[in-house]
Amino acid sequence: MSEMARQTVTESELLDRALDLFRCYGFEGVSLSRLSAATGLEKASLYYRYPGGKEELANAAVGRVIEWFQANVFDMLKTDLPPRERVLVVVEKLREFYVDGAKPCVIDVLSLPGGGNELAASLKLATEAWLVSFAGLSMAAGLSEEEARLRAEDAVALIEGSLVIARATGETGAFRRTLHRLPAFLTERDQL
Amino acid sequence: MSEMARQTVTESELLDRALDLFRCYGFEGVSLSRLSAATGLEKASLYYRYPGGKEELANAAVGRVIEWFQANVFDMLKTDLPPRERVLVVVEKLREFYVDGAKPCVIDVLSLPGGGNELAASLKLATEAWLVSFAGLSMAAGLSEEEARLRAEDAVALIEGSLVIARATGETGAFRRTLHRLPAFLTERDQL
DNA sequence: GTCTATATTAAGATAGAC
DNA sequence: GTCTATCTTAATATAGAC
Repeated sequence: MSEMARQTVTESELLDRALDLFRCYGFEGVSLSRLSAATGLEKASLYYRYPGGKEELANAAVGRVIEWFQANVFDMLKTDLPPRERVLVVVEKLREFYVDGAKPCVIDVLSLPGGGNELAASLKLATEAWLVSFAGLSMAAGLSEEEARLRAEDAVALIEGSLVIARATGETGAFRRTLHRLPAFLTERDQL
Repeated sequence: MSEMARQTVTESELLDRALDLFRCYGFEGVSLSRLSAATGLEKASLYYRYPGGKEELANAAVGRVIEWFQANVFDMLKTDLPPRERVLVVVEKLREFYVDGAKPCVIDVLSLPGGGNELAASLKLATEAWLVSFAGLSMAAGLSEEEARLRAEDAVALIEGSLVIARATGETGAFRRTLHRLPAFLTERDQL
């Protein structure tokens, strides 16, 4: 272990800070200089860890956030708790992730062109997994497969859209209301 | 009139092409070289018309699209047609503007940081005008002021969010379904 | 009013010392 | 593994001819 040089920032700290930049400024809006400033590592050191540069860093950061969603949202919605209980837990996780509407959605901001094919493919997969996950919960709550899919699309759209409204206007009310309704919206009939 | 030099591209053509770049690639994703290629004007000529450079061009392009929304959406929703008829017209205008879900929303893409204060302020005003406009229509259809405001927020969020889903996944079904439901959604009770 | 040519700055990226 | 220093390219922006 004596050869193990102490890293100035851990891998997870580095990716957390990179993700925060990418989700707020977009792929094109983040430069290696800003990444260097945010992580405390010089550009050359970032290239040492991520030879593919900004694109590889963004892919790694997005990979981490997808893992987080897998554990805290997708898998959580498949536990054996009652459906409504599962959603209540997920709502709190989402509230935390989006900081009550103050932070943008990674899918939204990073799905603009510029991030490369791998990034686009990851976000596409993650979005579809999110829809499938919400739909699965709705089916567990008793909705038909068709109803569940539509409900899932509406729920994800309401979250994404209310975050857009929050970024454009500074008002997070719509987002917070969307989260508050999410349990009923995904589990009860006659919603939309 | 003999001194009036024929412009290679008209002002409106130029701004239309600029807007198409900005809404698809974001402010940071559009360079003057791309604007030059898309408009057929050299960079120096773009600076002649817009001394403020990319930022002034984006502001002008967004100003035009806001005028379009004012005429085709906000004002249209205040005509003396029956409320449902008004929405049907607006739905077709929105379908056209978003090319059936294939083109992103200007508010979404250009509200990322980088576009400057004036752009951010324009988008904020436009978003609030959109919400007020939808809410006014819902009130004309008989909903209470409070109900109408919530319905408007949900409608705009569903549009924005379904466009995000479309960009991330390539599937425009959610967006087209949102437009299809919009008349009932804005005018009838018991929707959400 | 548009062009060519160029200045200036910042970006992405690498070499090599420690 | 991180640094300083540097390369290369592309971006914003301007000068001056036509």
